[in-house]
Amino acid sequence: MQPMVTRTQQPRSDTRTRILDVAERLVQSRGFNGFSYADIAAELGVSTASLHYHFAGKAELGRALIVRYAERFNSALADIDARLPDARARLEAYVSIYTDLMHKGRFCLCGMLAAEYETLPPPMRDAVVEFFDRNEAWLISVLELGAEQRTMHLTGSAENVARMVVSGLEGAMLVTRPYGDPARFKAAAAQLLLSLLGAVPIDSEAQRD
Amino acid sequence: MQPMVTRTQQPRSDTRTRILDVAERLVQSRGFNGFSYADIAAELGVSTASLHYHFAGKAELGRALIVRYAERFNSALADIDARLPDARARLEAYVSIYTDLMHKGRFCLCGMLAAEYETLPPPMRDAVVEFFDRNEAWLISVLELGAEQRTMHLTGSAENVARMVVSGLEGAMLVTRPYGDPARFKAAAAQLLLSLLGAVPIDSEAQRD
DNA sequence: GTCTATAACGAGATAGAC
DNA sequence: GTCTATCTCGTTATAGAC
Repeated sequence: MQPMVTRTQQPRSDTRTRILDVAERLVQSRGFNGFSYADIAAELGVSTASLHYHFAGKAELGRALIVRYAERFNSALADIDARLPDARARLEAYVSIYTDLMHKGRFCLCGMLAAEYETLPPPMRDAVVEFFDRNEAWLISVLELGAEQRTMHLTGSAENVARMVVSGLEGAMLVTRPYGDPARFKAAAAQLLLSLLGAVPIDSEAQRD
Repeated sequence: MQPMVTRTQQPRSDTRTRILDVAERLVQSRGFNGFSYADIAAELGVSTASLHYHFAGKAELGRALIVRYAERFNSALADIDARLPDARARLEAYVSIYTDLMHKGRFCLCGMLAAEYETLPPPMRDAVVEFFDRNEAWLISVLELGAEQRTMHLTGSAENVARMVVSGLEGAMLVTRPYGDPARFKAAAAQLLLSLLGAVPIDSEAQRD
């Protein structure tokens, strides 16, 4: 109910946003069933009742988490498309999204939720599937572009390779967790791209730097 | 403290075994943080106090689950080695272990626990790492054999390819869950082997049947 | 070995004051 | 918006009878 402002949206780093930030990190590291409202409240120095004001229940909070995460992810993909014309560069940028997560000791939010899928409140389930569908669709477009540009040598249909990219990255993150070593993930990601796409062509070395 | 018996071990399907069976299925489908002693007790028609007689606490039960699972897994691997001399056949048999799980609507026990790793009681953690180490070691031996037999064309070091096999399969299981479609997993597994190992050589078609 | 009873705690959630 | 207080329920665990 504030007077009209020219600002587009989002009232900056308000409580709601800080709740989402903490909750996101907790889901990524401990899973949706591995944290409680009390954990968030303690970290923010507020009461759990206050959390219920912003999010009616844990299910609503969970759904909001996925929606925001997917929005950011999609923005990142759009940004990649805008910045990088080369399909291989796009794919490498995609992989680095995951690499960055690993370095923060986190896990893909939706990868974690996929593991817990059976126990998720219904409102959260659809949002998880949507996330993976979107990832797959984007990857297919990149792979098809790469095949067209002749910088990628797909070892199967774009759809199958796309799914394998997602599976390989999510799986590498999963298996890397117990070892706590991001280098392990990076090696796995490199092996994945090498296997699925073939070696980079000699004449495409013409890159910046 | 029973009198000596000539039976090797294991007193058949006793209560302890039935507890493990139910708990295993629950962890695979709902995660270690997604079920309680009450769930097991209800399904077996016993009290939770009875469960505590067999397993002091949830942590001990969890550890016993992994140990038994790993034993079975290792037995299956030894069985594969004994039955199949061909490296590629061994790898296909390995993949079918995972495929069978998917068809039962389950997940790799240790894959699930890897996701929940941060919240696992310490006694369980080492056992999870051990499981993955063993998988990797077995796969390396198979891949090296395949390279020797010239039926596999590795796209990287045996170690990297082995890790990618584990990651790819675990990840494919993970991403398949929300879709509830085992066919999706099978396609992913086929794509993975094709990419990592290259097409099967013409002259190795000489197989039984 | 299994039970009933209960303790002790933590979870999600709500009412109502401020 | 945030608080305190409280409720209800589920979870792990234990004591002690049978």
